[in-house]
Amino acid sequence: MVKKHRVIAIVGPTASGKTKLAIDLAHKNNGEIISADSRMVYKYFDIATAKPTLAERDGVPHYLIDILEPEEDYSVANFVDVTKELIENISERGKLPIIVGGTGLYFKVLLGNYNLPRVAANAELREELENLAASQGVEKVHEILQKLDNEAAKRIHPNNLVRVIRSIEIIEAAKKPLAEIATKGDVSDYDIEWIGLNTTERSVLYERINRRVDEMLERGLIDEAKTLYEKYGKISSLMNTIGYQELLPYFDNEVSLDDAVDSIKQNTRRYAKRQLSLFLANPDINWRDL
RNA sequence: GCCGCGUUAGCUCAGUUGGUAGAGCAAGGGACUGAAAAUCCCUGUGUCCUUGGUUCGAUUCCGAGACGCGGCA
Repeated sequence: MVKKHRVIAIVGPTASGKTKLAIDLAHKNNGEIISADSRMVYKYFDIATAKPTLAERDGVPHYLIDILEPEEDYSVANFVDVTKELIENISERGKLPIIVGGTGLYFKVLLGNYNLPRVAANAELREELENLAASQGVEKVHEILQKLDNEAAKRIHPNNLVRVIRSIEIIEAAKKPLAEIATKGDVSDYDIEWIGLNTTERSVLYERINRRVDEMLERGLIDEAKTLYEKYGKISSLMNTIGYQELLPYFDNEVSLDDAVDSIKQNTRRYAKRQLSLFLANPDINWRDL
């Protein structure tokens, strides 16, 4: 039996101080950092994602930051594949892998010992199914999933079109039901130390979030967003990133800057709430108060 | 000062021919094994401005007052 690699996993809602804690722990434990964040993977998404600067990284190697162009697709399976190799590699060099980030799904799939093959996005299929939903209703699309994989269909609400479509996409590509494509082992491949950051008072976190958005604006969030919008237009990575998605209507003169900033703060608060809902369901996490 | 309109949920407002009220948004809770900063599900929230009167009963009708908005002086 092979000895399991030890890893530290740092999770928590946005603006809880994960980045700083990770760098501290890396210094103390001879560690290297793997980012588990679905937005920091993109080049140029710097201020909005609160990506640590080179100075902030303070000599600690960081992986899975700036690995994609904004138009490129990414998914959990990509993250898991690459991260498994990184953990292997870092451990072999006698260093400690520290995984940090806010994307709960990435932690769950990587450390929960799921095994999923990569299935790329299928733009034509997505468009076709979206059109079907628009013309004949979301139930029609859900029925397609039922015929392909009734078990999977039971778990997904018909209104949850994004997940219904992605499931169909995967099943069609693999020609098998989801349960056969994505398997789960009983025990994790890793010896994991879970650390969670949270506040007992929700309002404390919200104040941190509001303050951080103001700091982003001071650091040039608007210019960053404008440059990206002018260069790429309404691509999905921009439309699906808090901090950019709210500013695009401002650039199009549809909302005032004040309103756009308010919704950045509001969406960030709601995002933190969703993150917490997933992380709090994990009994292995040792929580620390900020 | 006079005339008119308004005051109901955190906000914007609807409503009760008199029987203590409901939408949207906000907020809270939750799901999540494949787009996850995405997506989806569930749930409330009340001195109906105050005070007298009429009434079995007033947030609703009548009087007075307060506050806000507009017009005239």
